[in-house]
Amino acid sequence: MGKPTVHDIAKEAGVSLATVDRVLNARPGVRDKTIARVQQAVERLGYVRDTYAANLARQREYRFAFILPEGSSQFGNGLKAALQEAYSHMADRTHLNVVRVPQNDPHAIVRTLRSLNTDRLDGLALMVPETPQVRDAVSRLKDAGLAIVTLVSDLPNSRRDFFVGVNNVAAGRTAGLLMGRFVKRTGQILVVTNSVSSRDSLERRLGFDTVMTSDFSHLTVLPTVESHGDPDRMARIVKQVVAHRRRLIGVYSMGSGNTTLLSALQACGQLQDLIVLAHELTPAMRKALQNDEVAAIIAQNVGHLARSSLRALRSLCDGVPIFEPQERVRIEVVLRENLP
Amino acid sequence: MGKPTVHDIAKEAGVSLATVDRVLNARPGVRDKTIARVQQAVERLGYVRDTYAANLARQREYRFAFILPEGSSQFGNGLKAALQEAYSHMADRTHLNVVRVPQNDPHAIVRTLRSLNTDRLDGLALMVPETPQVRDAVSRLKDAGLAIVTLVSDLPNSRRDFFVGVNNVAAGRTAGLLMGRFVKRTGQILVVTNSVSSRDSLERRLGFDTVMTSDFSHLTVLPTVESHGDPDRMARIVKQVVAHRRRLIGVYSMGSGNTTLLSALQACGQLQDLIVLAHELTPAMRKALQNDEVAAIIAQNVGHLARSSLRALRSLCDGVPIFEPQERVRIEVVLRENLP
DNA sequence: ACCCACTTGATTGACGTACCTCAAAACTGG
DNA sequence: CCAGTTTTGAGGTACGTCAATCAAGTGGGT
Repeated sequence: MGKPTVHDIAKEAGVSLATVDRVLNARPGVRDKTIARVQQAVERLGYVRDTYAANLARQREYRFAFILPEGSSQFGNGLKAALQEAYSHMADRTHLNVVRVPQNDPHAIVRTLRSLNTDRLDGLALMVPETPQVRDAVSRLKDAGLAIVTLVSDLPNSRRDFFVGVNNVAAGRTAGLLMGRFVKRTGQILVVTNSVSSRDSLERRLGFDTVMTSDFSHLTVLPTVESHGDPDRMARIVKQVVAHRRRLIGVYSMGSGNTTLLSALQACGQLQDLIVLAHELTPAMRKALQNDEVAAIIAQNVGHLARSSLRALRSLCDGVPIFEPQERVRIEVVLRENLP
Repeated sequence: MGKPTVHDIAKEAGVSLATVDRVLNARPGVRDKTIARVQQAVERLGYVRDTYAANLARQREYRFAFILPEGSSQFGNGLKAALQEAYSHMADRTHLNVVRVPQNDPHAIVRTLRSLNTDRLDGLALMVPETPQVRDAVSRLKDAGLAIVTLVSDLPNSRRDFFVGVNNVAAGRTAGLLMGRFVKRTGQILVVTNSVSSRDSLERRLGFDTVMTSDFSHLTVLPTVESHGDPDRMARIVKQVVAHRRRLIGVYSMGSGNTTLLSALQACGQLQDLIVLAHELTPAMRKALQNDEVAAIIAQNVGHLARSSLRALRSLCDGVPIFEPQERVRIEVVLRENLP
């Protein structure tokens, strides 16, 4: 016995194929009583619509846009590459449009969101900092009928349908636990980031501090210092801290700009006995792990992010439930020995 | 412009649809010259067969069997559950048959493999210890035309098509690195397993030792002790070691039976300042992580294993390339704070 | 009893592919 | 150049679903 088809449903419900079709596709012109009869037949036979046959008949096309951070961000580049790769493999009837906007320009982001032609789009994935304007723009796009998933950085109080990414508080807690377990003596820990205003940084810091104070209170965590994406500023700060804090034992980098941080530390000759933790497995960090300059990277797999967001958008457009276990992105601890 | 179809190929090659079909499905009765012409047209247009439409027309059914370890193995149970879950979601036209055999009975495994009706099976996934007899059985099944993937534990010199699982040497190296970084003082490390004869244990031990000798030579790694799946034996061994070695600082458990190990350690009152590392995230290990009885778990995601093996089997049956980045299972480091 | 709106059935033609048949065309050897 | 064989073309049916059309049926209001 194969899977039941619409024909089986029609027979079981004692109605015609046309009526089954009207019910299944929520077309008008069917009595409530008949609708119920068909639905009961669906239940009884355990019918599930063959999505591929349906898409084939319907000539379905998925048109998705991705909004990713622009420019120097290694992570953004990696994500885009992963997206292209995933797309090239899972691209039955889907059209992809990747737009990159500067993360630090909220205005540009909103402008981009507004400029999207919602008639030519079925779904949108976006990785952008959280602002009220962005939330509004998302709301407008949702009204236009788009499926919307947030990527990496969530917009919790927006009308997005799904979030693909990790819990950044937990990621920060993971960093805290690793730091506490890795350092061999007591001392001070430097925390750096690009900008504390981005949601991921805030959440990571929160998680990091929670674990440090509750489990490793003998260690001192210094206030977050911001580089604002400026290499010179980063170098200056690191120099200052190294000069003033002679008991520096660890550095936790919450955002991007890790390459800059590393070279600044190298310049100070401080890398040997320092525990350095950072986020996201860029090519530079991969190398740093291999050279033992970085103890561990807390990462999320960009390939996974790409595939999950594509699958989630498709499920949303098809109106089928998202297979959550598959789309749950894990907080990966990457060491020299388990580099993927 | 949509994707090219068989019709486009026919037009481009200047042949009929029937001929295109004969070429694409390797049916006889086509001149070499014509075959080449069609293939060139395929190349030029970048035609890719729509697998779903093809399966629809062909009434394709995938019939897969999974051979998993039997019995007490928590990991086996978890994998089976994950398989059922993945199956319930990805089960268009596929039939699944999960068979469980005792891992420590090579004869039973071979008997099971021989008893498979190859006429009613398209693919096979197996997680079994490596023996020459198993390799032979795999060879026989391959001759019968089955797609074969190994799961978790590879059969490197067999005729399997694909391996879904982690590099166990690297997993052992990861454990070694974690152990070296986690312990705060010098001392001795106990390594336990069920049975050193299984391939994963051997490889993990190899990786562990490599890292310990090259990077942490100040630590002493004791010879592997085997429990042979016997809780009493495990308890006795742990008691002995704890009594004799007063500088015990860490325990590395390479196989299953972690619950037994933990209760034995607890009974000796030795859990507080001991770094315990183990493999596979079973419910018991999840709890042990939360209670800080275990410092880290080196794991592979069972959901990923399940989905990847199903997808790999399908790709093999369809004769399409496996999407490797998606099926590469990662060595996960699971801590209290990044528990999935 | 009649009209009209609503509901249902029957039928058809896609979608991209597989697989089958029958006949026509193109080659081959002698 | 013929007979025989091989190769090719044209066409049909099917898979499970969508979408549309048209005819026929139902019932209520007046």
